[in-house]
Amino acid sequence: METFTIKDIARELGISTSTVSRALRGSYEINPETKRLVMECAERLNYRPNPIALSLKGSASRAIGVILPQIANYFFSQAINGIEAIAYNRGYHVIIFQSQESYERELANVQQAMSRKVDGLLMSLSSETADVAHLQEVLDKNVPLVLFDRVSAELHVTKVVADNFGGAFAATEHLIQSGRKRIAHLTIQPWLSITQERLAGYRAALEKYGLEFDESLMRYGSFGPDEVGPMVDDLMRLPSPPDAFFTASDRLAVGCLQALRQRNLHIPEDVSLIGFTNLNVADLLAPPLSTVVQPAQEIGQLAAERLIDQIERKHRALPIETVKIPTELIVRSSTMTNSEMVKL
Amino acid sequence: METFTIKDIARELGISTSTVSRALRGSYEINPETKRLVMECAERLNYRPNPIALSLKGSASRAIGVILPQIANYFFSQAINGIEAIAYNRGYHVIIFQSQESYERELANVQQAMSRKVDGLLMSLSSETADVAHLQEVLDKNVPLVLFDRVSAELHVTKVVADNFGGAFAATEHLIQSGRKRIAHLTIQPWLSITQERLAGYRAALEKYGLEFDESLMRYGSFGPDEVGPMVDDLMRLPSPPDAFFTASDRLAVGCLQALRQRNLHIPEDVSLIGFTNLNVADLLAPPLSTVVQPAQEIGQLAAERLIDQIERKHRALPIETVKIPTELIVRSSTMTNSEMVKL
DNA sequence: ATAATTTGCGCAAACGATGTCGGGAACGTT
DNA sequence: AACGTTCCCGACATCGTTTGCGCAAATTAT
Repeated sequence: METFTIKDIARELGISTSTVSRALRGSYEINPETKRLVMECAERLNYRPNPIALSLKGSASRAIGVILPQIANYFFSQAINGIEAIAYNRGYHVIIFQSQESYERELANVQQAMSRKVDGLLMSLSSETADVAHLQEVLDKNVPLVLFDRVSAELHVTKVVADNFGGAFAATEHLIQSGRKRIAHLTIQPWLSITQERLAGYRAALEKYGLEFDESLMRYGSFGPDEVGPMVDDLMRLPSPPDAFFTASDRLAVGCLQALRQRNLHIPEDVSLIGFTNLNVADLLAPPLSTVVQPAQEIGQLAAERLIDQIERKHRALPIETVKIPTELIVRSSTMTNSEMVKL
Repeated sequence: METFTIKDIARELGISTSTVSRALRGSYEINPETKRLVMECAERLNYRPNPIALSLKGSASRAIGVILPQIANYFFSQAINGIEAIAYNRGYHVIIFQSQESYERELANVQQAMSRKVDGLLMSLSSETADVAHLQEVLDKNVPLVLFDRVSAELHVTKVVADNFGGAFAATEHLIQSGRKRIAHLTIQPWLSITQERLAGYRAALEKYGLEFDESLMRYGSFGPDEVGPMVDDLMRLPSPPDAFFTASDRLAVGCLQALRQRNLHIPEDVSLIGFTNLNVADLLAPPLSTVVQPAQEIGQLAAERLIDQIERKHRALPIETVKIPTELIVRSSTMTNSEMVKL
């Protein structure tokens, strides 16, 4: 089935394209009979308006752009699912871009999205992104923008994030309550909002229980698969080595687990391990991994909803706000105490 | 920075838009000096051609569409990475659509992609897709199409697939050689090419070792998270229950592992388990999972390369072929023999 | 010196749809 | 009968870009 245009309908019915156009949308000044004819003909020809032409004219493209660090990441792929679900049943299409954690690519992605005339933009910042001028430009062009997960404090926009402070606090508190005293914190780039919030939660829990914050137990970075091992070695060589690891991301949790196992460090006998992760196989790992779960799908859904609300009610500005979603601490074997282990 | 058009350059230089257009794409009939001026001006204004307008004109959009069942799947998200990598450094953008395993949505995705004037389409079929007329239409419109992983025999197009037969054969042979005789095969929808090929590999291995193919050990379907358990129960109640499970997908492998553990069936003492999976934590599971690995990223890369080759050399048709990529059998604890277990 | 060719560039149409403007027909009003 | 309204609808410009055609000036050939 070929693709018909408004012209085909016009020719078929012997009327002008303008009439067809108006009949098809704003019904205001068109003879009902004519309208019926047009509708019927459009139906018959299976007419679909050309989104490209619509975009050129500057009207809504009914597409939203999603720019995030990478898809091959449990958290983000689940978030995309949430976004897609909402977008789909509100009649929007989703165009996904990966920044691959590169500022340069993020920039290119934003430009692409803008020139493809998306109606709005949903973003989670790349880890390289320190400057957000490119996003300010988006706002200046009056294109709705919603940030999720990796957000920037410098932008006055709606944000949807997990309760990172609360999650980190709960995880750290749990470790402390299970008898750990030297808790290493492996985390990502220090300038990211989520990093700072999680660090704050970690420190707050330490403080609550009168434990000193020890800088030497912290490690920041974007760890590749082979970098976690050396870091663990480094930490374990400390005069007073850690008895627990709290990691701030999916990849770190898995990398850390792997590194600890390779080094014959037993979990949780030698060290505890807990991570922020959305890994759906966390309970099938050896040992089952305690985690702080962020509801990724829900975050995606909420972000998409806010964005589309903004798109559709562009006139009266919707309130800017930061939506914080609770995280959930799930305790599994990787953070058991030795006495708990014995009972098994 | 606002967005400038070819007109702005024309006005700036006091020449016509045609000249600017031709200068920009290096047409022969333009004064080198003028060309230089235009180039310089475009550079200065940070001119970017409007992809929408280009698409409207029918020329290349330098975007390729990717339609696949779902992103939140280890195999597909890795494949996307491969696709993106190639596309990016050949100057193409990738627009991703998820069919969510629904034929209807796949159809809508194809239409969307076409109306967004992608230069080519990369697809892996939804599990509901039995009829491929919508793809034949794509071909009829002369839009390059490359299928990967889930392909259809009815379409005469380039396909990139893993060696499903070989992988299934190797997995089954390995199970047999480790002493298993009643090998259950849990697989996906029967009409998919990959299902058939894997089944064929499984049967071939059985035959080679003189084992009878037993229909009652087979299970087809799209198993939700809670459906694998009952199926396992069902199988284990057989008069002669399976002593090994060979699963055909990521999700099935994990679901099966979970179900077996919940039922206190020990792996590999009670039953062996091996799966087709791209799970990158397979060796961290309990027990470490033997798998047939399909090089997902490589599949994505090859598919993207073939597609872009086709796009760029549209005139002389490139040969249609099916690229088969070897799979790799990785043996871990989940398929050990009891004697091997003892040695540990 | 004149004719023929080449060179460099502009005009206008086209892609598909929308929207502004204005005009013809049919009606009602004095 | 002349005018004002209303109702429908078409011509045309527009979005940003490419492209066929044509035209003037510059160059070459005769």
